[in-house]
Amino acid sequence: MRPHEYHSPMSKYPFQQIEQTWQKYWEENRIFKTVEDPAVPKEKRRYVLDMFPYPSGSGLHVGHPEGYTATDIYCRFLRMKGYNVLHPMGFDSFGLPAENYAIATGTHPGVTTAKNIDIFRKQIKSLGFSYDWDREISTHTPEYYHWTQWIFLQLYKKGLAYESDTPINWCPDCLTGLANEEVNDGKCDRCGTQVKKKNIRQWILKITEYADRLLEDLDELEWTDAIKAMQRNWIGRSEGADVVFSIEHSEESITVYTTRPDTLFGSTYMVLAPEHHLVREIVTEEHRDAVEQYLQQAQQKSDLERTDLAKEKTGVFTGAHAVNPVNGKSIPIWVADYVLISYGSGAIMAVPGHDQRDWEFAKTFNLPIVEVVEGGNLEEEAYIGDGLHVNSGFLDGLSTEDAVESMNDWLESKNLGKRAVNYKLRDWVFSRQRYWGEPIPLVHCDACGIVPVPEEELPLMLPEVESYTPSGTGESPLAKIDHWVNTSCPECGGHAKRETNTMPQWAGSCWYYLRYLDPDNAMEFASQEHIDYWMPVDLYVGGAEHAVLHLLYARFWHKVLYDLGKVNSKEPFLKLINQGMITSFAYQRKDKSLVPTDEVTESEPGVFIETATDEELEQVVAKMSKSLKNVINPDEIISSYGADSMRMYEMFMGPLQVSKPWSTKGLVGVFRFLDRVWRLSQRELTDEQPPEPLVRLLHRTIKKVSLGTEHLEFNTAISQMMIFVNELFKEEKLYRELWDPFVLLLSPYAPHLGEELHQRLGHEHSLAYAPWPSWDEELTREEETEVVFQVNGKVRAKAMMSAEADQESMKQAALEHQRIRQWIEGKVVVKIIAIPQRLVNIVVK
RNA sequence: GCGAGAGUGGUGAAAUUGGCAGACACGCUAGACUUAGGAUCUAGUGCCUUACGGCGUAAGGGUUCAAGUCCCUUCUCUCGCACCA
Repeated sequence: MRPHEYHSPMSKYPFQQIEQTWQKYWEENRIFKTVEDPAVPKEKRRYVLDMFPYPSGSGLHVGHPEGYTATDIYCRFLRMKGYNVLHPMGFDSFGLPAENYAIATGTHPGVTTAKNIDIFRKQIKSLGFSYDWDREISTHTPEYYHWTQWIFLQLYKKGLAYESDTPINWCPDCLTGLANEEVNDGKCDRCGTQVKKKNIRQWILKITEYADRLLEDLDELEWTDAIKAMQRNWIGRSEGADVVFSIEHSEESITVYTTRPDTLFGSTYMVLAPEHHLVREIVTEEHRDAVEQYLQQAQQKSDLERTDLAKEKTGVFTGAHAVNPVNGKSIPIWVADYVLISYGSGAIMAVPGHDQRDWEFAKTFNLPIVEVVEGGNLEEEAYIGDGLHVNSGFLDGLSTEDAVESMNDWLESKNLGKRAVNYKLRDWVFSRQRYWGEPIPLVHCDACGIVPVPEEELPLMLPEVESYTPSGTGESPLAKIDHWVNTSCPECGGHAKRETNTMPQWAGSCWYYLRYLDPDNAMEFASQEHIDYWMPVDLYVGGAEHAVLHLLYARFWHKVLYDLGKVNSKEPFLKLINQGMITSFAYQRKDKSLVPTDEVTESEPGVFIETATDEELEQVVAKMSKSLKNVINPDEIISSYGADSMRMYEMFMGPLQVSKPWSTKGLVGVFRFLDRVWRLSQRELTDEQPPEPLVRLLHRTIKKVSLGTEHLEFNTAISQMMIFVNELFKEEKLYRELWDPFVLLLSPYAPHLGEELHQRLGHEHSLAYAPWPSWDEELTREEETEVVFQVNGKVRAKAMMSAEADQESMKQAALEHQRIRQWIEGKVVVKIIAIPQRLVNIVVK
């Protein structure tokens, strides 16, 4: 490496040259290439993963670098601590936007995607992240989706994939089916269009078979309680009992699921969901018309409408009756859409006394309400709480917990029911009627039925099409390519048709962390050696928007692979951190409407007015949006202030996990700090022994930065570096003994400047693997500390005292202090508390 | 409604987990300096008060010698779920 000189003004450090130089150096010398060195023991290996981006046409936004910077700092720190670190990056490159663009313009999604990936890669590289780019992957390449298809076949062969015609969430705009998780407020997660119910043949994955394990194994993960709670919520496990009710004048029976079998004596009617298969069978002639009409109405309503109308309970009597198994009473069977076909058995025993929904329904339709648990006022509302059972035969006098047990035993002994567990989690609609996704490697044979494409024929390539528009029948564009669709059966050789559905975008991201381990392997998705070397992921950082979808799906696939003996851990991601969103300031009128940033003037500090009307506005925090004109473009920030400032500012803003508003003024503060570091570096370097207070400060700084970096508390680590630099700046000279370690501390945060300063100190090699400075605990302790003297908890004086001072001498010093004596004069000292190195509190009366 | 989390200066935020509230940074004020820059340097900056001092971490109450931190009540905001039987 050759030393070089920059010709630049005294201030303004030449970040552009520095950043270019070192990015080139890292790339050309493959500084961050990672190899599986068996000599490195397991405990000295770390796999640090970022959620890979979808390469959208709008490029990187300021949110991306936040998590990426955090992991980069952490990885650089770990390398300097002697760890072998795997830190890869890639692209989640199948997805709807490129396909919609193709429909609009005719441009092949592969072309758009490749272009966007190039832009993303360039932007990511411009931030100086230490990824091992030799491991880059993109999910849309055949080399990658070969193994996505292979994993799908394993799921299929394990019986975890099935075809179904049951009604699914259909997005009329995306022209595709959606999983429950992809529907928000009855609207498509992607495009916001109202989702409809539609029957279309779909491939479904049996994620529910793993519900219990997905729930239980959360316990051993180092994830935040919030994310764990969301996943638990989504899985929604509940314990109860299935109870069988016989139907009068019928061979059929109705099974219901209840979490409150103890209230069975209070069940005065039953309700079936409109979609329940027995509705049309049991309805009496007299009620058939009314019921049919109700079913029609229910079918036309979307889920959103059905839940929107939650306040008013609707329903209709079928004319049929069931027998309450516990007391033999005849109870009417109703149909109502407040009962969901997708939960439990799609039928309930209604206990209006102790379930608010049933209570409201009973009030609406004048059905009897019977109290079976004491404690509430059933005239007012249902009583959900615990209490002694009444009107309940053998349960009378028992509390809820005992009554549940007792009833369950009774039901099981009479063969009328059994203990049961239910989940809110539904199976995963896995097929999409779209082009730009992995083809599902199955064929439909006239003779053999569904036959998997032989593994040795994978990847099943995505064919070229003339039109990207989904076919009118709701099938994918692939259905229109006869020569691709028509094939021969791998088993019998007879005529067969290919599956034309493709996989959802989640498929590729379900296992990408495994492909990084061995990205060029043509024989298997990753070799066992590499999996054993690195897995599981030690730290996974990404946005909280994937709290349910991606993380649940990836965990599911991982568990399947674990059961197949293909991976070595039950869970893929040990520790998960969700970075907060980077928001922006926005300005709000009194009526709460927002004003675009370019229409706002700051009339005086902290006072904002709408330029056109002079109306005073309130500064609020909002998401960045094009309409508010408060979107920050990272490219512009990097070209004006440099990548090091960008990185460091995003870490300085506040804790990684919380959302925080962008302020370019705040960024300038960090830029000034780096500029100051640069100017400091140009002072005369001396090998003289630095003053002791500065040595002590250095050691405190090393400690603070080391611990802060290790715990991802970057903001306070940075302030400590600022404190250190502010002190150094007061000195005439630059002490090598202080400067050399400081440059190392700074380098994970501002790696370009770090390398530059390291080189200028005369070091020949990159500091990427230079040993991280250590601190002397003795030197981090203050010899003298300021001790506060309080009287009745109020600070009245302060004094410097030896850190060694014991409680007795502290008390003595406080009592002798002149100002304290004034405060306690004429009063009775009741008690004195002394906390070494902190305070003395004298309690007087 | 249920679940999770959060409320600290004009702003972003600190606070060794019960021990000086506001570190660090932005902004602002005053001054210095200059090769007029996105400068830089020095000092000041929670609120009230001439001062002594008083008040202050969403609001109210409590525990404690001592509370931003622990407990109770209330309010507000953010996120997730939403008739889940």
